[in-house]
Amino acid sequence: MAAKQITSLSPTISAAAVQALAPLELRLTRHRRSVLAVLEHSLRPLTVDEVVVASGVPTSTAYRNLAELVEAGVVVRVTGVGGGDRHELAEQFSQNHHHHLVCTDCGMVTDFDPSAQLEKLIDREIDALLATSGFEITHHVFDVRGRCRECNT
Amino acid sequence: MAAKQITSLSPTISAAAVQALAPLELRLTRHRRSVLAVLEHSLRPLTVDEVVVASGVPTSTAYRNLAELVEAGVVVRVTGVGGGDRHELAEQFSQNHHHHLVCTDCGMVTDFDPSAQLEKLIDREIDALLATSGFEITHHVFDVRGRCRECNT
DNA sequence: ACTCATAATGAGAAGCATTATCAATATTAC
DNA sequence: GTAATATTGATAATGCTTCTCATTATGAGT
Repeated sequence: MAAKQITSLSPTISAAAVQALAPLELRLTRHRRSVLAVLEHSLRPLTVDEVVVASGVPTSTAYRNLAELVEAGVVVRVTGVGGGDRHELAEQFSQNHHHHLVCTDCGMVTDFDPSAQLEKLIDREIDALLATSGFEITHHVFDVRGRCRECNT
Repeated sequence: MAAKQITSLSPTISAAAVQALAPLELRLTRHRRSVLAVLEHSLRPLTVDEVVVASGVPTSTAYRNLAELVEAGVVVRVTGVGGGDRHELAEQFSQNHHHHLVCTDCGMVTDFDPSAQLEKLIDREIDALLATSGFEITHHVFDVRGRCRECNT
């Protein structure tokens, strides 16, 4: 009997995940595969509950797996607006740098692509911060917030 | 006996807060004053607990007042990294547009000023989004994340 | 294939930040 | 001063997240 898996995990991401999990002595199990598959095919960051529903993975396992995948750097947590944190594939795995459009009313998060010009300037700004702040900077977050079409009626 | 108030709320912010609270039929009470005073004098967004400790306002009242002040647009919630949301005066009241440097390890958030050039480009990017997304955009968030000096040892 | 060591699972318990409740108190308008 | 309304604050309730631990699955070595 074939596994009832609607979405499948791409071989590229699968291989990369195995590499990232190995140092932590974590395996790419069936559940972790399902979680990643769901995230791979989503156009926006998902809450834990959305992942649970879409993947069929039990809640406690989903929480644990998501935390481990974040630890391994395969997944990143996106802090939204209420209703719990959201998760998406890390950019190095999804191969697409983007930013978030957040509805402050319903909490919905959608992705959008930044302009190359903006990205270049952001990089320069970050270089300046590196020099002055003493921070070891890992990444940046550029979110645009407002009310989505539905909440705007 | 004088009130044991270490910090005081500036008349400007006080008047503006009264204006913002009025439409909601909320008054600028002693507690709400203390909360705002604490936020006014902070160099970074504060967690509810930090506000409670610094202001002496009871926890339940602090939660309620903070929510009301956010509703009134006097305070904004800054979603950080664990340890609960943080709060700071809305920019129109603090008169100083800034962004956040977030430590992903300890959750500490500090403010930094953006370059004028970056801001100009961000505004242009937002104009483009307005046209295509159907969102009513209210503001943007540009956070830089990494590990602070202390956590980096 | 068998066995052992270790990782993973999952249902429920526990933890903790936040929100709701509601009787008591303070404030404002008249 | 009195009535109407807003505010307070201790506590209960909620809900997301993490922890626990007995059970199950996996992989290595023989």
